[in-house]
Amino acid sequence: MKDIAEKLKLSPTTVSHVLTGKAKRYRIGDETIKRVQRMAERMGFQSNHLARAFKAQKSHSVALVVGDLTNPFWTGVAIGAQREAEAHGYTLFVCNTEEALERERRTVMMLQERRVDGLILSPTHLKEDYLESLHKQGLPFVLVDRLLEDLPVPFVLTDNVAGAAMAAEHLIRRGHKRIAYIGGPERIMTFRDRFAGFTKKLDEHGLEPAAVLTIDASVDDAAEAVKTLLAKAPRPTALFTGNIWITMGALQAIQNAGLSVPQDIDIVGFDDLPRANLLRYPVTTVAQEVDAMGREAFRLLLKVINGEKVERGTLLKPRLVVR
Amino acid sequence: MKDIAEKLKLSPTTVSHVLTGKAKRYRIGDETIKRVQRMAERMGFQSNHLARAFKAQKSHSVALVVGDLTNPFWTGVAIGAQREAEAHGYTLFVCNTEEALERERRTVMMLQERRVDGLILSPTHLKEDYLESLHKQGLPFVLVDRLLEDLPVPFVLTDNVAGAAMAAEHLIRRGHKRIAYIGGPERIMTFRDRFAGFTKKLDEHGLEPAAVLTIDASVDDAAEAVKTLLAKAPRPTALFTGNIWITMGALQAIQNAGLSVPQDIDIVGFDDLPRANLLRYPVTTVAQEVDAMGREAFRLLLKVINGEKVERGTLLKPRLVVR
DNA sequence: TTGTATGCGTTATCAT
DNA sequence: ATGATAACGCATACAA
Repeated sequence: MKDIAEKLKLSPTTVSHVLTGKAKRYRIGDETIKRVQRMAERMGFQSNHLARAFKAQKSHSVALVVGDLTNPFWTGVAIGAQREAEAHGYTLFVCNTEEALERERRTVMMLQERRVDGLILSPTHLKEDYLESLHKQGLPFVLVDRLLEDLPVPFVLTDNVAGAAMAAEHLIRRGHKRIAYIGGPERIMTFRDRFAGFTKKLDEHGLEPAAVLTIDASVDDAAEAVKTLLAKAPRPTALFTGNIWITMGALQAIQNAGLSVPQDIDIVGFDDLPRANLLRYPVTTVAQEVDAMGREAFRLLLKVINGEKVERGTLLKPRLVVR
Repeated sequence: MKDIAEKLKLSPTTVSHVLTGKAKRYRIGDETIKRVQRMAERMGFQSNHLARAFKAQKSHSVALVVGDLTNPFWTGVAIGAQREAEAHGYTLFVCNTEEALERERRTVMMLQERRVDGLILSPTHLKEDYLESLHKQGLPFVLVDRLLEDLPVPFVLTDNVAGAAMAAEHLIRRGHKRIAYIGGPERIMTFRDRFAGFTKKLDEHGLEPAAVLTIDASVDDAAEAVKTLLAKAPRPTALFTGNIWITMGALQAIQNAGLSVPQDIDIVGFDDLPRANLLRYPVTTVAQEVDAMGREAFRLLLKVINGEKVERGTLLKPRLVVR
């Protein structure tokens, strides 16, 4: 701006007025406006966002911090959030923590240092001191997919209890009595809720889970667990798997055991599988509205940033995809 | 810093000296150092990265701009780049352009405004004026997976010609004579190279492609194209598909036509398929080293940023995964 | 209609 | 061993 001002023998202020679109407000002459604009164009002026953000104490950027970018669920959420952010003139930075608490903490700190205007988080743990302090410090943030205990932070999540109940009901309707549950760690809210919804529905029908396996939500761990499960007698006739990786691991184990879906064993998994119809077996899933989740999360965050009143959170409805 | 200084009746300068770890250099007293550190701790001081970057004209952040975050190839590259960036104290921002030129341009501009220190790009088009100007302006950037025509920018890419040749050779060895090629737009370098490698290998064996289909690299377009292809007589006995989406679309079409792999038709696809063994059909693929690609891209970029001499680029070897 | 002065938080340079 | 000052690029209150 200084350079432009010098060339044009104007003050940087005038140039600023023009280039920030406040020319009219300051009654800058039409001629001056044009000259400034042309010169800015000619010199390839690019406003320094850093300086601007620094001055305004506002960076017009927010970040989405997720645990696993290789999970289609999260890439879906990321894309939804990004679209919404873009539509509101914000930039969304996507950060991957690989589900490690320490990395999550570091990432959030780093983002705070960078003075992002807000965060969309999916915390690894139910209760985290550093998040409490974040909240106290007043950094705007919202949660996706997972809640925090005892911390009134706006959230967007799928009704996991209902989703799991739908899954259970589907299996029960198909006549299954021995249904096993394989889910992730209890410290993660989604798994808690899915387990709760599952058992509740079984209970309504006077059934007990044929087995309850709580494992790390990785494909390999799931495959291992299900392998053991399949060897037991009597073998469960159906599985409910708690997330996409567990579903995949289970399919792997079933396939390795030379069994078949749904003849030998039936399976319903939480999270939809991309291109599920290319899989060897038909897998019914509980699908989440990923795009809507991302968009809604950003919308909530924007409200928090602008200091508007925000509803406590949004619950999205899951959808059973029967295959 | 000012607040800390006031509380301690010191100057901001001294506080800065301590908090940036330059205390020794400036011979700050041990007592003072401790007092400053304790106060910083107590007041929850967080250095303002924005101000710092502003002052230093260096943001210690870089961005990766890719077209399709739903593609496992790109998430793999992103994670590799992110790890390497983190290891060097940099932050990587991941930006998704959904393969739209206009969005790509906007994104890059935005990042430039934000004064990121460098970019890792995968341009939609072979030749782009705005990238030329970017280059002239001296913004450090490197390319992944795709090159630019006539612009000497460091790159990392898989040897696509060799990869495609491996695929063709594999099919030829299995006795196929009528092999069709289905690839993406010629304006994208990867597809050009893959086509070149494919035809070259066929040529060596005195064969001609049974068909050459150039389509949008989407699952649906591929399925449509392959559907038509399968209806032709004589039907090709094998397919070489140019990327992951095309492979998936082809599988879709094959399945819909009631055909089977490899009995009715054989297929080798570029890009590995995640959890390929869960698919209905065994699909041999040409796998790329995604993690290495991301890491190497960041390493190259860092060299450019630091003004070191940089090799012209890195060519990674593809790997045939026979299934 | 345009210009002057000031400050945002940090750090390098030079004093003291 | 510590402090004063200036500067980074921009936006704004206020002056002219």
